[in-house]
Amino acid sequence: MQLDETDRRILRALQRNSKRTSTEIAAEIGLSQTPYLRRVRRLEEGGAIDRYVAILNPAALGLGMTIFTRIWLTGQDGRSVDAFAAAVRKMPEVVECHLMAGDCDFLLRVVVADIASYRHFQAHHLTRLPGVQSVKTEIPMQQIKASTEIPV
Amino acid sequence: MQLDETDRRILRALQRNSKRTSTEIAAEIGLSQTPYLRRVRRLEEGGAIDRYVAILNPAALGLGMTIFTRIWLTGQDGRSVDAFAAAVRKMPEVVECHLMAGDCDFLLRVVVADIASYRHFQAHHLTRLPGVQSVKTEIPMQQIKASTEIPV
DNA sequence: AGTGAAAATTGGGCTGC
DNA sequence: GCAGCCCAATTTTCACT
Repeated sequence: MQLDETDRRILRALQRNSKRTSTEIAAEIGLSQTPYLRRVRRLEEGGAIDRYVAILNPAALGLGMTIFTRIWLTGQDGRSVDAFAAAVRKMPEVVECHLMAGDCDFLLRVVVADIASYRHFQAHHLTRLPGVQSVKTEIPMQQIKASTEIPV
Repeated sequence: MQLDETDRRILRALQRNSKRTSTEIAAEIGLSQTPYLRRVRRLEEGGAIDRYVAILNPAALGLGMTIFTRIWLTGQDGRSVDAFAAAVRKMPEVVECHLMAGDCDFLLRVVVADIASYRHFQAHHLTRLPGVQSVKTEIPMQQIKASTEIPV
């Protein structure tokens, strides 16, 4: 998909705030509504824009704690990895999961209310998944940055 | 902020898709538009809903690579940490940054086009920040899950 | 032919009952 | 919860490059 600087300006604006009116964003980037909306449509249909969502405030909802969890499986074959991936995708507490190169483990970002709920989640859900050999947790002291914007 | 199950249903729906009409979401959770919109307003003003954004598709935009970078500073005093935090917040490639407990380093999630751009970013931007002692990168082989939804 | 502006129609969000 | 108003979004048509 080919993008010019105007397309990127649109994407940057919508990444920051998708609730502004099209008139307003169009004016800001020096376009009128029609060509602006044509471009937005094209970006949506071309897959550049995946979806529109509400971003919640975890702290305000009592979900102030993020934990990074590293998991090693007993086997690294495709079936074990796929089974683990499928299980993790169903867990709402697991917000992110990456299969890492090198050590060949998983890195998870887990969102919970507090340490106690994390302990329960790890003991009763995470370690009970098929093929989990060992689990190591890393705890952030402070969230420095948490953006949903990518550098387009 | 006190939430009942209806509020949580609203939050879950808006986290998944914020572009559906209020009539549609209201009907799904068994409410009519007016009380639904009253609740949404309350959730916005109470800070439970932080913002509405477009989520882009990194792969479709040629930003298919996520890198985790771990950074140690020469000093862990407040001034060093704050200076580093401020610098990192200005870098669009750094999507997430956490000050970690224990080893007392930073964990960054960096979004780039490919390894070459990451090498450039690390050599010319990251390692030139004040107080950076050492940098270690971890590379995901596969994105298993990447959600913007928290478990309300 | 492709892009931008203007106008008209539709339909959702909001405010009175 | 319902009805009407208002405004934004969309679509069509027109003008320009």
